[in-house]
Amino acid sequence: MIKSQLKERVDACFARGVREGLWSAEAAGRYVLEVPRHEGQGDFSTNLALVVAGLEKRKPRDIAAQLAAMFSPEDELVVRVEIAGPGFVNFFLRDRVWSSVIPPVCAQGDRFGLENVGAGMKVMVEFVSANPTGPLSIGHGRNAILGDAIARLLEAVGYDVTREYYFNDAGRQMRVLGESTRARYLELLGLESNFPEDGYQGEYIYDIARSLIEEAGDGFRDADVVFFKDRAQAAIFDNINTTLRNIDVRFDTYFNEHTLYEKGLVDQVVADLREKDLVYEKDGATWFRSTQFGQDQDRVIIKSSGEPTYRLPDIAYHREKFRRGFEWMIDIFGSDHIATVPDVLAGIRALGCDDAKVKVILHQFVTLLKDGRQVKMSTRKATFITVDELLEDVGPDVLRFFYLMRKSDSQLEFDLDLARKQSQENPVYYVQYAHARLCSIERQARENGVVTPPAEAASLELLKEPEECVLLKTVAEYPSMIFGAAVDLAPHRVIFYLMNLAGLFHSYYNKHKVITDDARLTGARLCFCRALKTVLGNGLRVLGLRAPETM
RNA sequence: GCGCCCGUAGCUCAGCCGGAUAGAGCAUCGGACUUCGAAUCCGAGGGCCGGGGGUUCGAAUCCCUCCGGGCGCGCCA
Repeated sequence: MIKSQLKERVDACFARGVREGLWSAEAAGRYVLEVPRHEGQGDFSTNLALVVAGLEKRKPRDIAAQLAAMFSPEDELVVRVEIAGPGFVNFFLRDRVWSSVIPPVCAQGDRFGLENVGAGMKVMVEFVSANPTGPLSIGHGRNAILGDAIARLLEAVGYDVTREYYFNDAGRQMRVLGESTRARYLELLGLESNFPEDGYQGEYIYDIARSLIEEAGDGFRDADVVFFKDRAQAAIFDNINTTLRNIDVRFDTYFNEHTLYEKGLVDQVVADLREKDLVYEKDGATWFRSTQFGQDQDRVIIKSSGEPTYRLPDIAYHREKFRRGFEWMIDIFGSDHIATVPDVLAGIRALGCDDAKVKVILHQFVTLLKDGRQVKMSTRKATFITVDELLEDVGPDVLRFFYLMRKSDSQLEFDLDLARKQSQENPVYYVQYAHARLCSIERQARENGVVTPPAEAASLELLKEPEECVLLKTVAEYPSMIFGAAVDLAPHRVIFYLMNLAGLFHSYYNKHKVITDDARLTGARLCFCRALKTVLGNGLRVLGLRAPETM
């Protein structure tokens, strides 16, 4: 807000310099205005002179001086301009400008920080997309929370978001599920059973089998594998959806791979590729000439058995997303799917779609640290930890916060020992406590009959403690932080912002009193606190975290 | 062997399009509750940003190379 005002001024000065022949227009859009890292370097700093000098082979400090001269000492925003280091131009702003963020924050409330850069653009976030073969593991949990947070952020900046869960309830995987369930069912009845070699060994299969026995005793002993598959799938999907609801993750649409076959979309892809001479037959299989699209080898899309490989429906599915009118498609995958991504993108491109509109987020794995040691997990042996277990252990906010603390392409170590702690060292409570504390101050004021004045009527110019200025600057950065986190699909930045804001507030709180005998100062600080509470609350909620009034 | 990701404080990690003196949390040590909530605060120590080259006014950030770790490299999904 304040930054953009100053940026406009700098841009205007740059344009003026171009008109007056001080420099060429070449540097337009290439310099930046940013908050310097160190104190004494001003509130904002621009590298304009360095960029211009680099392009024109001139002395940076000369250019910096020309720029600095364009700001008058009576400027209402800038109190002082300095040239520093190799040629940075540092701007020092008048103290009172910072508190000008308070009225808009208070006026906008929940809506503060919402932008409309998306302008209603249709974007799909496809995530989780786990086939119903078992409960969600902690790896799926990361996928779910990440996708959900990204969807929330994109909505916050004006995109029209559809959350979709893509799944496949046919195929080999599901057949094995049916066989596993059938075997457990017969086993529990004391009948002859042969558990498949690569069957699902999890305890949940027994649970499903037990419920079938409760329902009909041995009445299903002659039922076929498809029956068991259907029943297992229904039970598991039910479980998955319950888990997702418990962690506050919702979907707009579920897309069954089967639909692609019903509508003939898979055959269509093959036909279209064939027409472009991008497929050929070899060894009884049908191959896609993916080498023509930068791949190291051609790929089979239809096996010699006549069954398609996974990448064919994947390509058809993504093409269908284009047809459904999505202009931006975000896929959240675990890093084990890395090999499929180039295939699908190549296929999309081969069909004439712009694969730049598909953005794949590959998140790394999650490891669990318990009692200071890594917990070994194996999907095959079903010794994995489920989202349900983790949720029961630490609760929804801790779960979400920890999942979002790391950027997606870092491996995530989930420190259970830290997550379980209900105090001090747990960063979730640190942030939530700041919010609760602000609520508490409001309550305290109310109980003492102190009214918070409207922000426009408060003496905001009294907010000139250094801690107040830093906090106000941070508040002012909130909208651009949200915007950046959204378009870069990086929710972890919001977490870091919140920890920083909470920390600044806690320090301030311990040093200064809000409610004092000075009525004007109290009024100003109560408005200040309302703004802080608003931003903290909005930041928590945009990630799907709760902002408690008491703890 | 090839592809992608990671390597920053004892541990877990930030650091956006290259910027001026390297950041946070946890852990460790030492302090602060008759005061709006101590789930808090203040202070201290701790770093050849994996190694080596290169690009340039300037590199944790970009390029090359090597080392170490993760994930992939199927007519499995």
